[in-house]
Parts: sequence; structure tokens; C-alpha cells
Amino acid sequence: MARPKFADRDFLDAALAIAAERGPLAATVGAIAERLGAPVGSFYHRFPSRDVLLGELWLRTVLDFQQGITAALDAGDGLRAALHTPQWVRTHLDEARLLLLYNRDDFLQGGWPEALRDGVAAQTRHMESGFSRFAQLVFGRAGRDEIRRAQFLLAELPVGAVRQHLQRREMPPPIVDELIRITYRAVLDDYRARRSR
Amino acid sequence: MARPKFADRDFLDAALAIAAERGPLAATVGAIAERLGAPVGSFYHRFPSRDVLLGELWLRTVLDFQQGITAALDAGDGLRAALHTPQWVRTHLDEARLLLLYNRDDFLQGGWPEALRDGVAAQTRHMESGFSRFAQLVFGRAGRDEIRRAQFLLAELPVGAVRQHLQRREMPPPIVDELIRITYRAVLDDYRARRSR
DNA sequence: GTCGTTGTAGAATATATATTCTAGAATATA
DNA sequence: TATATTCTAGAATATATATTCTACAACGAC
Repeated sequence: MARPKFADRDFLDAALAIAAERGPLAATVGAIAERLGAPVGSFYHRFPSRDVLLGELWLRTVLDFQQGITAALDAGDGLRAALHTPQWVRTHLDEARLLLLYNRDDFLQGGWPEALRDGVAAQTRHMESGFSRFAQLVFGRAGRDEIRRAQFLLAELPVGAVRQHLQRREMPPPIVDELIRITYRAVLDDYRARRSR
Repeated sequence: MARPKFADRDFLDAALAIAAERGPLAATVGAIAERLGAPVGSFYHRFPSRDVLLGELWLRTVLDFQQGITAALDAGDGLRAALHTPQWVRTHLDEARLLLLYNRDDFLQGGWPEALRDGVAAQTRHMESGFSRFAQLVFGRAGRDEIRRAQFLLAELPVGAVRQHLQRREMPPPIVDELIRITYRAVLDDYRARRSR
């Protein structure tokens, strides 16, 4: 063996820092290596391509993010699941910028590398099952309408409410949680009212 | 004079089509010219740089988008202003993808070209004044909290609710408007309840 | 101690893309 | 009709970036 000066992790972290600072496009192989003081050869010794690195970065980040939502759903707490986003964003500003400010595919030059396809597909399934579970939990059933509302409450609403703060690199203020709470309750109430008619 | 085969407009439209299809990054000078059957020389005869073209495209699009919101505010109709987004998206799918799926700066290589700075600044001011007007209109005052709620109702909420459909290149279904209506009413009610305490 | 393996190191290469340059054609105006 | 102007046309150039390649160093196994 030799003496590794860098770990896979180091490259991922460096890429994250650059992407959070100047966008995923700025996370070039050269920039990543330079930030680490590593030669590009070392980069390619670990990652077959830039796309694989960025893909892995995205996956590792989204998995960490989802964990909290899943936990809340496991605990049967829908509101906590919805409030997880602002919460997580506060402790993971860089990761949040990467995940919530850009579209999944927009940093990959080509499509998703073969090696990550399964991981991404699994992630997608996990996400979809999360919406279903949420729908079942708070609406008592998981039809088309219920799932659409679940997407709204769990994803679109919290991410939307947090975006402008991410763009300014600042922590979401309490009003964000308040807006989520208000909306959460309203959508549930509306659903019940509609049902009882 | 000579016989212009292409107009500025043609290049802007071609860029829009490509950007909507494959993302703003794919709108390279070569791709735009090719789509038009024009030589790149003709491109540079009209636009000093790719950044200027994309910047102008963004500006022209955002201005068109905002017009509807402004009109609704002029008519004193806050809800219509909030519902303008899904409405506009339905008739401007490509433009909406460009505007709402990407961050303002993410297609420009460098910063905003000097020539467009003023236009962008004016646009920003116009947007902010829109939030204030909305706050004044529906909350009766435009303090920090009211403006934050205005941003939520006018921008974050509608854009968030529409995003997944844009990603799939499909028109937002009616449930989107419904969710906006529900949330709109709830945030207003909450504000009033809070005031009367 | 020698040797194979795993990394470091960074130069060389390939490619994509923006931008510039040179040539020539069409038209309005004189 | 002559000429300046406005464009078309596309080759040439510059630059950024991903990727590959070659040389060598450190360390563990034998």
C-alpha cells in the first residue's frame, strides 16, 4: 500500500463547498483538486468521472435529508415531517443549497452514470413511498388527490418557503415554520370539510 | 442595407426553445445558430455575447410574467395575483420552465452584462414594490412580517406548487389553483386572527 | 532488502465552446 | 451605376475543462 493523503470523502466535501459557494457548475475537477491541494490524478484514481462524483454527492446529501422526514413519518407525526425541511436547512446550509436550489440533473454533464442509476431509482421510490405514507397518515387514504396534497405539504411548500433564504445563504427565520404550520393545518381542514360534504 | 434573413427575435426564440428543452446550458451559441440555420457570425452581429442574449431572454420573459401580476394588483385582486402563476404557466410552458426552474444567475457565465444591469435592477425593484403593494392591499400595512407573507403568497407558494409539473413539461392541473386558494385564505385568516388578539 | 501495489504528481491530450476574423453578397442611397 | 453599409458565411483562434498517461514514491508482504 501507499500513504493516502486524501480520502474519497475529502473530494466530496470539497465539491460540496464549491458547489454551495458558486454553484455546481463551478465544481470542476480542477477546482476541486485545487481546493484540496491534490493533483487531478488523485481525483481520477478515486472517481471514474466528474459525473460520478457529483452524483454521489447528490445521493449522499438527499439520503441524509430524507432520513429526518422518514423518522417523523415513522413516529406518525406529519407536521414534524413538513417542518423537517426548515429544520434540516438550518443545520445543513451548504447541503441544502446543493439539494434545493438546483435541479437533480443539472449538474451532471451526461445522464446519470450507470453505477448510480440503482441508487437514484431507489431514492425516487423511497420518496414516493414517503408521500403515500404521509397521505395515509394524515388523510386516511392515498388516492391521487391525497398524494398530490402530500407532495404539496411535504415538499413543495417547505422547499418553496425556504428557497429565498437559501439564495441569500441565510438561515430560515421562524416565520417560515409558522407559514408551514398555517398551511399544513389549512390543507388538512379543507380536506376534512370536503369529505364531510 | 443588406437583406436580413434573421431577426434578433429569432435568436431569442431559438435560445428559449433549446433552454426549455434541454436546460439553459444547452443553449450554446453553436446550438442556437444551428437551430436557426444561421452562421455564428450572424449571431455575433446582433449580440455582443452569449450572456447578453441569455440575459435579454430572461428579462423579456420575466417582464411578460410580471405584467399579469401587476395587472391583478392594479385591480385590487390579491387572489388573482397569486393565481396568475399557474395561469401564466399554462399558456407559456417554455418560458415558465426557463423562468421558474432555474436560478436567475445560473445561465450567465460571467455576471450580468453591464448593458442589462439597469434592466435587472429595475425588475427587482418592480418585484419588491409588488410585494409591498400586495401587503398593503391584503394586510392593510407593509411591515416586515406582512411583506414576508406577501412573498410567500405571491411567489413561493405558486411557484412551488407549479414546479413538479414544469419539470414534467405538463400543464398544472386544477388542484394547484385549489391549493393556492386554500393557502391564501388561511394565511389571511391567520393574520387577522393574530391582529385581533 | 526486494517487490508489487496503491497513491501522488502533474504534464499531455481531446474536446467543447465562445469569440474573432476575413470574405463576399445584397441593398439603399448618392 | 458606384459605393458605403449591413449582413451572411464559416473558418480560425483562444480558452476552459474533462480525461488520460507517464513517472515516481511510500508502504506492506515476502
